[in-house]
Amino acid sequence: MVRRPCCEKEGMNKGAWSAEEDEILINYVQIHGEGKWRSVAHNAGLNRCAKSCRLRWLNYLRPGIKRGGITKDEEDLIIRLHRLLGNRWALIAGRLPGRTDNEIKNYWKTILAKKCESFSLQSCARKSNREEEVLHCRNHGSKNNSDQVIADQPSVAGVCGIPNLIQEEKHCLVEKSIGLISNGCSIDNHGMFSSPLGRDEGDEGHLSFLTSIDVDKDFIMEVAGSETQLLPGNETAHEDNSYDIFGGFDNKTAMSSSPSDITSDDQVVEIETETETETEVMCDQQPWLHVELKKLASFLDLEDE
DNA sequence: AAGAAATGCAACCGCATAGTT
DNA sequence: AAACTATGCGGTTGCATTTCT
Repeated sequence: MVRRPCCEKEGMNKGAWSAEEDEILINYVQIHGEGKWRSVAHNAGLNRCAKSCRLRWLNYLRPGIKRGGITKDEEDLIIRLHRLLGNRWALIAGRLPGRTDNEIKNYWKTILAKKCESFSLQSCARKSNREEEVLHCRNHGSKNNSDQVIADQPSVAGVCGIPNLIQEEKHCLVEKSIGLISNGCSIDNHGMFSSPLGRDEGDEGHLSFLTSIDVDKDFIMEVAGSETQLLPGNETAHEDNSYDIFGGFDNKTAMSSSPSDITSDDQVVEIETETETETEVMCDQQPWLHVELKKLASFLDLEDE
């Protein structure tokens, strides 16, 4: 079946919108409301396709749209959300009132990607040094040093390329959410976790990673969409003892996969595969133990232990 | 001052998906 | 269940503006 185009393209206006067109669209939407963009385009007398009308309204004409001047706070939030969500611009924009996915996407590509790129280059140099140290330690039978190197630089795993850096942090965030949920915590309407043990000081501390990105319950559940996959009994370990929560956390699969789409190999966190800790040796016999310990550590903010 | 190159941003395009008939 | 429509999303393009030589 040949898909019909969203609108007739012949004779349609394209390119920049004029002030007159903007005015017509604003007036029409104010009277008739949003939606039914095809009829908007037709009835309002705009010689534009439905998509074009929708885009113009959502990105520029809609009330409450902020123009330019991304603040430092917003930039921080964008960076954090991008680490968590990847190129899910609409989701990110949803957390930034008055900002559009298009604007954030452009901002990321033009400004933040460059910043991250320069960061990445620095990190690459650091990783090279680290890899040499790890190799050296392995060759010389000492792993304490290599562990220390990694512990000192937790955020540079897989740095040559932002995706790997982002991936690890995503894993950390998602796993913390999942750990909390699976440990019986609930999330209130403000995105705050409440522990069945009550919200004591310890609870507050490890909630900051979520509250700091202004999440709400639906958002967390969305991010942690497949958390039930991580509950005990559903997992098997990789043969190489590495674990991966979303199978590489592809942007789309992480968010759109139904639980059945995720294989058991995809379900647990990839944890520093280059190090062979004693814990991992234990987990050769009990793979699930690794994940549970990791969750517990996350819950207690004791990941290094 | 003028042309070239780089940059930023608005808009377009194709695909995916939810909803409707 | 299949066909179709409407809408949303992310990637890409193209143009206007700015900066550099």
